[in-house]
Amino acid sequence: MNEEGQDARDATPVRSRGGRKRDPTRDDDILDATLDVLAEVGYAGLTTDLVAARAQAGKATMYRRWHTKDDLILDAVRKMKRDFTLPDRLPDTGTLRGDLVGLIRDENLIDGDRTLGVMAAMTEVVARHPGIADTVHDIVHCPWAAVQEAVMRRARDRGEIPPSARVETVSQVMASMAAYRVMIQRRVVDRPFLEGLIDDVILPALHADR
Amino acid sequence: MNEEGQDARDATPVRSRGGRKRDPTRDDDILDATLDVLAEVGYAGLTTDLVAARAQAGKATMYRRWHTKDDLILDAVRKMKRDFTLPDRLPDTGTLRGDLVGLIRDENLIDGDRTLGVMAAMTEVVARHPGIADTVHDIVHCPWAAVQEAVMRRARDRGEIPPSARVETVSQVMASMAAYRVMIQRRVVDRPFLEGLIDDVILPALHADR
DNA sequence: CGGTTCCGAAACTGATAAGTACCATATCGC
DNA sequence: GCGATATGGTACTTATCAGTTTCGGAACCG
Repeated sequence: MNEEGQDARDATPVRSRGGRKRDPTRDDDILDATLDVLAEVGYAGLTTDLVAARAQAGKATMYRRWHTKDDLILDAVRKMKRDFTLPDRLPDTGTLRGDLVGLIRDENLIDGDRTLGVMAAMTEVVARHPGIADTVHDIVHCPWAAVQEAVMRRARDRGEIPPSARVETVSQVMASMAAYRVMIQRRVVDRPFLEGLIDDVILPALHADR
Repeated sequence: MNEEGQDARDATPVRSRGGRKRDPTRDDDILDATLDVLAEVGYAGLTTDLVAARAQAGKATMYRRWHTKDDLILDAVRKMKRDFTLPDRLPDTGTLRGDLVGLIRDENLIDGDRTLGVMAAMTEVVARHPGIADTVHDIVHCPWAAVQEAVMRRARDRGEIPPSARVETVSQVMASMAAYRVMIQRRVVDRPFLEGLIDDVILPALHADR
């Protein structure tokens, strides 16, 4: 697991004396521009000049905050991750299906051009930097599998599904297939797809009595 | 679907007259070297000099056959695809589990450093060239899902699984989760993993009576 | 004010790598 | 043999781009 909220952005360094203050709003502008460019031309196509132009920022302004291009991109990915929030509290509808459907929130669907593009670019990042793969896996995949496993385990405890259900394995299905769908198939991850997964694969697999 | 056997390799051009013949064995040597380099340093790290050195070939020899670096790489990927063969005939063991397990062949496991590396590099290629994603999907994913769907459908016809089983959806599970596992999680796709998938997800999902 | 640090913009530097040109040599058809 | 085209090797050209520097100006602090 990865520490929450860490980023590669330089904290304002040792201020010997006064001087113009760093404009904190430029940080977000630059990160947003980075995500835009990432979605449009991908990781390989992204250049610092492109980002600077998009953000109407000087490159010095960027390099004052992030020492390398990769620092910038990783921070941008972390920023985007904050939009993919998990529910602060697990849904508790009384039925497993209700809980699983309740986990799907509009913010987490991947059906816009930009989100789709950024996710595709993330595939490149992951492929290029194996170390990053772990981070992305930790911040995107693991939490999802974890909450699903939680609601499944609860359903097993209250007897809704048999004790033989392989919760540990089945809880990986949705995150895996959603990732595959967006990264390789490049198709949207919308409500019908996810609910179809729940009804046609996950619930039948868990309900099977062996 | 993609036409079988097409490649970007230049056919020997208009032979006005005699001259030394092109050595066809260099084609495979160079493609093999390309896959080696791809597995070791990935798509972004691959340079034509690296490939030439590995193949003990001159760059002119390479560029005489492939006009661009991407042509070469795409051809190498196509060559590798030929190793991932499907069984020429569907297994028919009498049980669904037997058939599914019978589809797993040693050549299709992804548990070597080289295969793992090439698959990771393919992720980069796919991310960079969306058009290629379709090709990879067509030649790798679709055939697998298709043969699985075939054996599942047969099991449904003979009453081994209920008619309500969502064969179309479940047949995608194995290919998706295997691809996700190797590309994102970078873990081996070996027999225990695939059989676990069959026993813990696929068969329970298909056997569930609804 | 004045020193300091910021800002956007643009020019510059240095490294990397695709693709080409050329070499000496080898092998083909005639 | 002879011309044509192949081979591995190397040097070259050219473009791109990360990262640095410079510049005119703006904002902060005392």
